[in-house]
Amino acid sequence: MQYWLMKSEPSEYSIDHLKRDKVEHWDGVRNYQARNMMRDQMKKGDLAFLYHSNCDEIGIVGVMTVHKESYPDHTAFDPKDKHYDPKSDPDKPRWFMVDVKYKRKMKRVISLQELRETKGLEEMALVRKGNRLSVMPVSEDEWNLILTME
DNA sequence: GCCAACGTTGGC
DNA sequence: GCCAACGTTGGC
Repeated sequence: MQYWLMKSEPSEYSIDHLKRDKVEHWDGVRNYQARNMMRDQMKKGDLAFLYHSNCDEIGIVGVMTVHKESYPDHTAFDPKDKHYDPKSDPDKPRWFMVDVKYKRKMKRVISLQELRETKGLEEMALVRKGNRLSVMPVSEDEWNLILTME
């Protein structure tokens, strides 16, 4: 069982969208490191925080589960899609996605600032300088610590 | 294989 | 809107 953190811009897809949809495919990841983690390491039943980036209330907003393990991201094949990638061939897909399922909203937003200031989270990729990964692992200790901050 | 130019992410 | 910090691309 592993733990993750996945970013989304709430104007694109927020925790409330996921609450409404229950299950959604996590398309649009176009970064190799993030792809590798989704494709190779994410297992059904893993837990993930949803993080809102690029918005007024930046931080962790909810918990979701990995509902379906990785499969090709079909949005890469669609020329009309925002995340179209002509180099991804349906016979040899370059990009992958998982399905995530809504679990719950946090009782409150755990802000990036708090995460930065909390002892024990210094090693998290999220708070390290220059980090731009949209999918990243969270250790069990970090996961449990963050849950106590609610 | 190097590296400059360019594009993107994401906090502020 | 700005810009630092990356990642990617492509000429050489």
